[in-house]
Amino acid sequence: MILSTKGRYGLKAVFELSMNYGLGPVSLKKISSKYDMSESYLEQLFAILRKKGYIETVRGPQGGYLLAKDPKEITVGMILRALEGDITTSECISKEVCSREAVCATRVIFEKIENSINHVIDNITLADMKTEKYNLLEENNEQESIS
Amino acid sequence: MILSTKGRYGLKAVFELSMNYGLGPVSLKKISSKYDMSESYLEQLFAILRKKGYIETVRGPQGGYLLAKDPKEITVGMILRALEGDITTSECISKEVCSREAVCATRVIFEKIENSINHVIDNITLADMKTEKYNLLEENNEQESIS
DNA sequence: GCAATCCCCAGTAAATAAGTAGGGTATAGT
DNA sequence: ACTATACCCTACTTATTTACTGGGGATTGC
Repeated sequence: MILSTKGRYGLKAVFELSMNYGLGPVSLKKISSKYDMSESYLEQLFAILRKKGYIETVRGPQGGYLLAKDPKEITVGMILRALEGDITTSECISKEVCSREAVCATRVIFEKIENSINHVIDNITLADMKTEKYNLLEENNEQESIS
Repeated sequence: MILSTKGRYGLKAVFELSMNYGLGPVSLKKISSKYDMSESYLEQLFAILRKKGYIETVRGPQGGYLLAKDPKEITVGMILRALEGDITTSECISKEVCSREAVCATRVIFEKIENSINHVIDNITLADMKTEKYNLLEENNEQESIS
């Protein structure tokens, strides 16, 4: 599995904040119960995202978390990288110096895989996900309240 | 990291076999020492690939491993999937039934990531890697013996 | 002032990754 | 036939990562 629960939970939770953008904070409890995640675990993920500047918090009753920027300005890649670290295939690319760098054919493959993933996640914003969601709803003739 | 050593070692080793396609078997010792991998560990990876029909063996002295098919007929995807299992992002797609399937916007993202990876690895054969390698060699004005 | 909420750090159980170890079987060359 | 070379197979092990759990502390709206 490419993504751990960090990335998967994190993206779902942030998307939830995105759906509530402009409508005030959403509490941890709401999100974690809606998606059946551990509250404390999700809290730790949000702490990471807060430090990176993607979300903000309001403490006290009726407090919670909210997106720090417009959903148009936050990409899926930003969230996934914050939580999972850089998407890499091989240390050969990111850290290690390959002993036969110039002739390493597998390195080329790994780079292609990485590039294709990065291309996908860097070109989808939270706003795009919202649009996509409504398209899905329409396709399935379903209804759901937004808040 | 997307790939474990299984996929990374395995692909490099199989590529080595591919470079020796038609020239007789290559021993485990040669490959593992060339790429600085554990011999016994690589042996286990080769056992998997043999059972899947991608490589064959010759026992006894001067024995070793060889590709079971033409490099044109083996894709990177075949090797990586044999060793790493299916490339998935989320259980939501592969196993679990998502409780809100129709409206799961993150699922769409995960599918896009998976599709882009699969597209890359299913469209590169070992023969392509070989070509790529010579291109790299040319670019760098380097020389290297093939066997 | 108190309950809801975020904040932060520490520990932990389970799974996975990445090997190690060691005995067995086949076979080419002598 | 012997022997060295090589693959074959199963089991064990160690380190790391994952996915939490727990608990005390700080804020703040009512």
